[in-house]
Amino acid sequence: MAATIKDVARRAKVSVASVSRLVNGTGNVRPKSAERIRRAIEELGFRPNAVGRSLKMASTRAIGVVVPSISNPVFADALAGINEEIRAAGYNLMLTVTDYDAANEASAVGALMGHQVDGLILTVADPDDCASLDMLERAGVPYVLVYNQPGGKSRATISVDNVAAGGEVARTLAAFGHRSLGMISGSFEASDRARARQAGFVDETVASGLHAPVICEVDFIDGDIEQVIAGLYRSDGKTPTALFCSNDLLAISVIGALRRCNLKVPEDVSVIGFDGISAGTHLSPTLTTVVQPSREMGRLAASQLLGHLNGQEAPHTTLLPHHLRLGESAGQAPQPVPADLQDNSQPVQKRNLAR
Amino acid sequence: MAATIKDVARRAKVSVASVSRLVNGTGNVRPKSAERIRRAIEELGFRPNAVGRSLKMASTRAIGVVVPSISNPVFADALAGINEEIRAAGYNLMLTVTDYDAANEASAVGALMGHQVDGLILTVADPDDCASLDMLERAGVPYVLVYNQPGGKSRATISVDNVAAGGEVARTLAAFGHRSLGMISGSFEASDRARARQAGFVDETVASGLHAPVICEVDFIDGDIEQVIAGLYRSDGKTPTALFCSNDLLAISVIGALRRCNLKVPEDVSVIGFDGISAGTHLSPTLTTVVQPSREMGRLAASQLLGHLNGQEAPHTTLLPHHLRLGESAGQAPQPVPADLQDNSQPVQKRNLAR
DNA sequence: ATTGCAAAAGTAAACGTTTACAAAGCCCAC
DNA sequence: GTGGGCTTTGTAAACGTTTACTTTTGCAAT
Repeated sequence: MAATIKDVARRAKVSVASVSRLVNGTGNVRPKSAERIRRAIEELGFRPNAVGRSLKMASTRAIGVVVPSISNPVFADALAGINEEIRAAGYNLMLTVTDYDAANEASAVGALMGHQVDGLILTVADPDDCASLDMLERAGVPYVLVYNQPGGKSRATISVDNVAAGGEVARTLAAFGHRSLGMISGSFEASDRARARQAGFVDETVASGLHAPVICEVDFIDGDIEQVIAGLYRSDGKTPTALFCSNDLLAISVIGALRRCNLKVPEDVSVIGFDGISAGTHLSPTLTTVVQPSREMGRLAASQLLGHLNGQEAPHTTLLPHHLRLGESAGQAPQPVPADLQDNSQPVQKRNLAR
Repeated sequence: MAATIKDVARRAKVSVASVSRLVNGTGNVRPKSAERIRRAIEELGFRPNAVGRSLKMASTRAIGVVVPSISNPVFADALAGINEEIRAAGYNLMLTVTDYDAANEASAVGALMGHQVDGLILTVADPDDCASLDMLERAGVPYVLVYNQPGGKSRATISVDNVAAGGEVARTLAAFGHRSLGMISGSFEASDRARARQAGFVDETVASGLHAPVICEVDFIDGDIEQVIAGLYRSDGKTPTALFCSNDLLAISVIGALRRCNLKVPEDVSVIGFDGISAGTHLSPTLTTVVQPSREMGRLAASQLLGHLNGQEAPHTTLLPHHLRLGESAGQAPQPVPADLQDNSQPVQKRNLAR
């Protein structure tokens, strides 16, 4: 049905080679023939078949992208950056979203490799133990991670310093006078970011002279979160006056849950998120959060990858600067209950309600 | 570098045909050879090259998706639905986001056609006058629109009834006692949805016995919106006590702008959005909005397209049900200023600040 | 042992490109 | 008009598959 280069050649009375040369601007063709070819292309509505070309050229000019979610603006923003950069370079984007499922992750990477993408940009659950990355490595397919922060293996990645950022949150809350901190985190298994943020947060909490924070790992279901919050604040012991949430979406849910538990943010409890999604600035109270330059991270990942494909240096791990955006959701610690000021030291509790 | 079917054949001492037959489960192969082939595949890490296959099969098993934005959750959600459906069917997704730029739209569709995607799902600026859709039509590439609502030409599309929904918003506000309505809309040129919603809104406003609403078309820049709001409420005349925004993102910005102009939502001004993005329920005040089943719309678009590719009936226009989600951002009209009750009839004003 | 037949295996062409190489054409200087 | 050199053109072989068609094989019945 669709016209091929042969059809064009026949109609223009030249060889396919000449058509190819004209179309790709490689090699000269006499003006007279060029004109005939152009007309034939026009008349036939010829459009070069990228599949044929890819086969011969061993390059599809397509980049694979694998992210856990697209409804989380943090990934959507990075993707916007990737799209921008990649399209400017004339590449195409093959996207897969895994829904935080490791099996999907592997099959997605497999499919993308099968489609012969020239490189991949991905956020995986655990970059230190990841079948798909090993596959890529073995096959020699270039890739860059975004958001991930591998500990052991050296893998090119674009991220912020999650540990340092977690630490800053702890110090900020301590400076606000909070003495009892907590962290509500998404699945540690599905997110090395959450682990890193927690590590930094815990370390700096302790370094600030406070006892270790309560850590709650939650599923991403609103009811579930509400239960955790209710449980946390029903207990008689020393309950946290400030909560660090491993990401903004979670922080927003937590604020909702707190409100439904009749706790005021930030009067009773301060909440700090992570990511800096733009919705946070429209909330009331506005969200205090660690801002990552998501779109820029996507752009950078793409440009490093594309650069590498064009013979420049291989992608290398880059930590972009983050910053704490102060909003209304975090503030001074509430006045301590006068009756009981001394520290009735309570052990760290770890509640795990994830699956 | 990567092993091909020939390498496998050689190593397993069979012909490429047998390998192909085994891999695709088409045709029989003796258990003994099958075993040898499987081992060869394993040892070589062979993975069929989809480009070669696509060339021969004239099908890439890839679906192209073109959306104006990915940072708007409404598109992200639809995309999530598309991804889900498409991956379950073993297809891949080629994504382009156009940033609401018609030139990008055309080039994206061109690139996708060049890559020989089997079909496309897209949201375009104007489905009634769209070069890219005409191209697809001419080339016979199957496609489905999402969110668009073509007026003239018959084009398969999945959407809600934007006109009816706009009308409901008008009636709802009238029922709340509002007598002077306004609409803040994104670019009409870049969104047929906005036009349809406006049409329904205006018609029903008038049908409810009110005079025609003020219509403001705005650029998507926060400062710009603030200026429009300030301008609107600085004027001495009868200013709207309720604003319909053509989408939720815009509504959120408008609420922010109103707040900065010292107008209370909903006490002074009611605001209703469109889309039903989940962030709306976490806002304060929670957003009153027309909810579209975005994810389901994506799923449906994908399943109709895939069905068609597998020989079932062609995609057909489907209107999915929407509903008005009542939030706190819209409520009873404020008590009219007692001094001046009569209608000092003011003409419809149209402010256009878009580019 | 032959024969017949079904099942398995192999051969080679095709899909739409690009490009090395060879051939031809053009132009100019002599 | 001939030769030389440069530009333009054409031919054909890849790239990695699938599959129609042909050939071989295995096996059972005679």
